[in-house]
Order: sequence, then C-alpha cells, then structure tokens
Amino acid sequence: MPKTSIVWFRQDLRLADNPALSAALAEGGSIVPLFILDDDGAGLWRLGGASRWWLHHSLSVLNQGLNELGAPLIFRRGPAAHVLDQVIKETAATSVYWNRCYEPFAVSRDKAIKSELSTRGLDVQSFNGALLNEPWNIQNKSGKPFRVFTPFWRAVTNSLEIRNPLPKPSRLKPYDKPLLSDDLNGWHLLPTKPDWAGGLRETWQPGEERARHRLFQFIDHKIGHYAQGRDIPSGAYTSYLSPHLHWGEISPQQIWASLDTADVHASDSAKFKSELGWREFSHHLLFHEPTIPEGNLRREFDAFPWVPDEALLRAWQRGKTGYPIVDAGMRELWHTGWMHNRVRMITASFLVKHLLQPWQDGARWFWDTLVDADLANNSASWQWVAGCGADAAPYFRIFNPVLQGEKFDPDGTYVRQWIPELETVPKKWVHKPWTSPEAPKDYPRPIVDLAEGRQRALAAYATLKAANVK
DNA sequence: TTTTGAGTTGTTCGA
DNA sequence: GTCGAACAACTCAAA
Repeated sequence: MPKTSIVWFRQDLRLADNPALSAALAEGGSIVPLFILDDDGAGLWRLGGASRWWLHHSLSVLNQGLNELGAPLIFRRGPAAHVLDQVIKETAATSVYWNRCYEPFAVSRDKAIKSELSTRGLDVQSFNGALLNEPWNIQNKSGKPFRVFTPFWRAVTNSLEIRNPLPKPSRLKPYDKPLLSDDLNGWHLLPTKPDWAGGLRETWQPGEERARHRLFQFIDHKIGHYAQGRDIPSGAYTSYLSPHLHWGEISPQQIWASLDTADVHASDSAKFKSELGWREFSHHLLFHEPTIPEGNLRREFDAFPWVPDEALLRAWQRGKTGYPIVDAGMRELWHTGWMHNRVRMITASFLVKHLLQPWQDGARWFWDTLVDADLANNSASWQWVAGCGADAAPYFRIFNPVLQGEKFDPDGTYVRQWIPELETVPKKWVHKPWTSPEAPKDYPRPIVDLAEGRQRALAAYATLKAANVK
C-alpha cells in the first residue's frame, strides 16, 4: 500500500525552508498539499479585508509553484477538523504534517486535531516554520516567561540554534486520483463591490519569489542605512517584509541566514535582527498570555477612563484629524494596506492618548486594513503604545504629531505624498497647516488641541496611579 | 538575599 | 539655541 501524506498549509505559504513539506517529502509517498479556509474558527479575529486580498494572491502563487512540482494545492472550506477528516478518508492518508501557528484559537484547534488523529493511529507532526525560537523554550531565571524585551532577546540569541534553511523540493509525488478542490475565486477573498484593492495591487506582489526579491533588495540597497533610515516615513529604508513574514512566504531563518552571508555592518544587521526579535517577543507574549488581543496585559488598566467617541474614531480612520503626519499614515494604510512603523506609533499614540479612544478600537481597524495584520504583533504593539502592555511605553511618552513630523519628515515629502491638499503648503507650515496665513481650505482643522489632549491624557493616566495607590 | 541599575522608538520646562 | 531634569512603576539580572 503506497503511503500518502497530507501537508496542511496555513501561514507557511512557501516551498523553500518548509519543515512540514520537507518531512512529508522524506516519507517518500504521495503528497496532498491542502489549504483549508476555516474562517469561522477565528471568531473576532477572522481575516480582515486586506488579509483576505493577500491570502488570495499568495494561495494562487503557491498553487502555481506546487503545480510545477507536480502536486496541485487542494482548496477546501469549513471547520479544519472536519475537512481534514474528509480528506484523510478520501485519500487513506497515514500522516498529516503542518507548521505551527500561535494564535490562541489555532493552538487549541490544532491540539485537539493532533490528539484526535493520533488516537486513530495517524502519524501527526507539527513543526516550527515561523519562529526562531518556540515560545515554550525560553524562560527567565525564576522560571517564568519574559516580560521585558532586552533580557528576552539576550536569552534567545544566547541559546539560539538556527536551522539552515531547507531546500525547495524539486519534485513532489502527487496523489494518483483526482481530488475535489474548491475554485479559489469562489471563495470571494477579493473585494468586488467596490474594488478597493487598486492601491494594494500597485504596492504588493504576494508570494515566495517576491518575498526573496524584497529581502535581497533590502540587503543590497537599504540595510546599510537601516539604523537611522528606518525612521524615515517614506519607507526608503524599510524592508517591506512584514506581510511576507506574516504569511510565511519567507521564514525568519531564511532572513537570518541571508544576513549572515551578506556583506553588511554588524551593527545594521543586529538592528534588523532585533526587529525580528520584537516579532519573536510578540509571539512569546501571545502564547503565554493568550488574552492580549482583547484584554489589558496590565490589569490595572481595566479602570482606564477611555472616552469612546464614534466621530473621533472615524476621523482618525479616514485620515481627517487635521494633523498631517497622522492623516498621511492613515491614508497610506487605507490605500496600500501598510503603514511605516514610526507612523504606526505616532497614529496609535494619537488615537489612544490625544483622543482617549480604547486601544482595542485602533487594533481592530489595523486588523482589518493591514496586509501584514498579525495577531501577535498587532496586539502586543497596541498594548505597548497604550502603556498597558509588556515593557510598555511610559505613560508620559505622548508623541507630538507636529514635532514628530518635523523631525522625521522635515521636507514634508511624506505628508504631501498622501495628502494632496497640502501640495502647495510650504515646508515651514506643512506639519501645522492651520497656522499658515494661507491655510488650505479643503484640509480639516485639528480635531483636538495638542496641549489640551496631552493634559487630558496625563490626567487620565493619573487616575490609574491614584486608584492603584490604595 | 538584597540591592542596584538599566530598560526601542518622547516632550516640556526652565536654566 | 542647547541642555538636563522631571515625568512611574515594574521586570530582570548582575553585583
């Protein structure tokens, strides 16, 4: 009886350095590559609009690559346990392999599936395909998960053994009978009415090959300026790898290995590696504190006096706050599905501190609009900005959007790129256009006074302090 | 065991 | 214009 292995693809949409795929290949039998759209299982955190767009294209590229290797991707939809069960029956598969995910719902779902299928005698194995370090592998000297980045990253890098990236298979033995597969287009992952994805198409090409291309572009032309250049909002020195990393079109091991063999300054390479470290840290936090997508990691923030306001939230979402660096970022996000890291911090700080909106509202908006929406990174970062997270920004760190704009976008290039209303405003006023003698009429006036907003935020944080003294 | 110092990304104020 | 201090509380690890 010939062996058949199912390789369940999830957030590892690549052929090279794919441990589950390589393990199945080593079995020597037929391979059934499977993707399951299990959209209801994620609950609140079902795929956002931009993520769905990315997923469609990434799957299409992956399927093309698998076809070239001889084994097309099988598309199915429904609860993962049920679908797997069906495919096992149809193919008489004896093994199921996948690379691990770390979202709480995925962890519990996968655990249940693994235990159920193992009981039935199948060979079920999961692999590390997404992280440099598994979250359960590291703890501080009191035996607890780290809560501070620097000691965490020091401990990880000291103990790290990074696997050499695995090769892309040259051929896969397909299952010998045809299998039912959904039509990817029938999943309607792409927006139609209206088709808002034009800006995404201009900006991104999902898929493994493009991810590697981005990596080498970054290493050849950008990383030499990374330490300072990473703060420039136009993105000239950023890697643009985040969505590729989220969907596993490239692995951190592949990035690490490329950095180590490239001719780059150790300081630049270390700086970029530490950004991978923050990604690791976020996953570490989410794994050990699975409630962080919804609840404050520091529980004393449960008493924080947010003032939810639909109109303010909406102005922020649409890039109409009257503060150019904030609005440019929010419009860049809306148009391209991505926002520069520094601008993410500025816009998030503005929403949470100047506007006193709950960080969860911001996190949900980012979740829906980012092509790199990632539950670990998104949750941990919003909590970091709000001050309720691990190793959080101090309460008094309130970004002033005018100063931040003048510091990191001194010529106004970035804000003019996204806010046509500011095209003719001279550099002197471009980050505070309301002070200009010829303030543009079609650009909104500030929705909050910066000094007042700052004082209100400080007062709100002071109530927490007072409440916790008791 | 206890103490001490350091810790991604800032702003304002007063000298 | 520049500079240092002040703006908490907590985690972690080294001393």
